[in-house]
Amino acid sequence: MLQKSKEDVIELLESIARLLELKGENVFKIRAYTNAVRTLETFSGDFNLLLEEKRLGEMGGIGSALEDKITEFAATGVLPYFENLKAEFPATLFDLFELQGLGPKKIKALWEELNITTVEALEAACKEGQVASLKGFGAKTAANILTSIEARKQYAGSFRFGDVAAVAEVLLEEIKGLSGVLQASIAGSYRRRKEVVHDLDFLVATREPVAVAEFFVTHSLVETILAHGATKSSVRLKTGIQADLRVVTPEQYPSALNYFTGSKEHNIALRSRALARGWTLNEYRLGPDEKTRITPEPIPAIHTEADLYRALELDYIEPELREDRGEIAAAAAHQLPQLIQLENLRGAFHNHTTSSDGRSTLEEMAQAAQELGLQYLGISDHSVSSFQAHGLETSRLLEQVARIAELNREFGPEFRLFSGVECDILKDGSLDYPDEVLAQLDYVVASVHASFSQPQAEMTARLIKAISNPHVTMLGHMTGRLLLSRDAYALDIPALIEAAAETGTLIELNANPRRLDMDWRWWPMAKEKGVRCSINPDAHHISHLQFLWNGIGIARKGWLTAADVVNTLPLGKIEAALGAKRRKYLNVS
DNA sequence: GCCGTTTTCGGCCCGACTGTTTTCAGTCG
Repeated sequence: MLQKSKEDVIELLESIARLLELKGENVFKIRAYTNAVRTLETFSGDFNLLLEEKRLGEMGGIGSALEDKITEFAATGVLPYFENLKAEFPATLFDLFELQGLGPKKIKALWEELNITTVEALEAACKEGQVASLKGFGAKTAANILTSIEARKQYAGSFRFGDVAAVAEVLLEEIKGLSGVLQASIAGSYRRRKEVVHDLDFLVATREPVAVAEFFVTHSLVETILAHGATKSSVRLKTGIQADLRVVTPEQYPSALNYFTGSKEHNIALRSRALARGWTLNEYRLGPDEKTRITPEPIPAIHTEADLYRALELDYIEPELREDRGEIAAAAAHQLPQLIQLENLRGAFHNHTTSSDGRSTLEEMAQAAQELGLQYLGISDHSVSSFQAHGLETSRLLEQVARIAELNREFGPEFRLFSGVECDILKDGSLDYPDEVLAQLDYVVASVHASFSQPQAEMTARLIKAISNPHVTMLGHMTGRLLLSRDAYALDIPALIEAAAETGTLIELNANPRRLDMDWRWWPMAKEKGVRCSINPDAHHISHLQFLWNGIGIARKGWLTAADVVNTLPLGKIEAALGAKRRKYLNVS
């Protein structure tokens, strides 16, 4: 029986890497630890089995030394090498890494020369002038550290994609409108559609770099200028997020766009492919590698990102997939999925009205859905136990069913409302209405809204019991997380995916920008098991139907195609999909 | 610490910006 999980091992290796940085160890030794973390993160098989069969060393990036350390740690729960390393440094020293501009060398100097171990002590030392007089530091450095400390207090440094998208797109459009701007994009994790971003990376192709940079740093959305150079400028926007501008020539743009979109791991993999062909790839060009010891292949002309991938004998890889999670191998084998697009969606199922805690009426929601071009909308107000959200007692629920039937007679064949409910999964896994009530609905979304703190085994059993009910069409916001504010509850997600596959239950991709749950990292596993997805806005207002756009980005990150997502089905076919589980278990038509 | 189609030693992705220097170290992405 293992004492430690894969996640524990990853945390251990990350801690060791940081400690080695502080120690001033060989950077490549440090990189070996972070590479091993990467390998483990992307490994989706049985970690316990891997250890038992002593096959850890077969994975790329894990050699005999790391295999020994991981095996010892997992088996005994403790690694003396790590404990000794940790004892060399005060624990609070790690907080200093969160400050912009401080790395291992400076932190080490602050600790050894001034005995600074906390952010508070550092702030005091900066103000008293001790930091400025340190060798290698100066007045400017001390001032910058104080600025970083302020920024850390004010902004946690993380932003939900949905919270920054509007400002980001406005700024991008203005930059695109400047004379002399030939191409412009927001690269980085924003382009990869990560659920949380730390900065915005604007990239511009132009022959007039000075004017573009000047426009950028003096924009009215800018709070402070952090850097202003010939090709790179950095600002903090008034919303708190840092925005970087890189200016390149049109010739450099494809390589730069690719480079700054990342992810870093994806880039390293591409660079290796270039090196293997006798080329070097950087943010400016694909060029000959001066140090190569092989005969370089001729270098094709690069006009677009797609050209770049083609040169490396890869199919074009969509930005959302560039996370080094198998996309390179799939592109080499021509096996990348045709990712779902917003236009593929025909309807959505998790939506609230003023009957429970929504702010738009049933009629308003129906009208908004039609204006968006959707063919159907599912209404799923809260169930009776969600008292705080005015959950519907059976009588009010059945009144809504009747009203929806009435509206459907008015709509004609082009549009339809479906009657559903967001049914609370109670503490013991039972549902909030008896089966004979659920049977009168077109579909049921089952979700957890209370008792979040159950132990993992209990919570997992609770959810599996709920989705085993034949009337439960889909599982809503599986983990209950709220990005940047509430952690997911303890849950064995692979077990849930397995149970959803067995019972024929859909899993929701909740597209509310605060949720984006189930997380994109799990969708490839769900897809492999044959679980289908429903992308739902969890709308509480007509404007929230726009959240579907967020959901599409996450679905694409999860490698999902239109066929994997049930609400791409048109009217006439979606009805059968909603009823499939009941037909399987209840023998009803 | 990892890795190997000239290697079991000697590489490991690499360029920009800042600040402190007077030619470069540290940090960042």
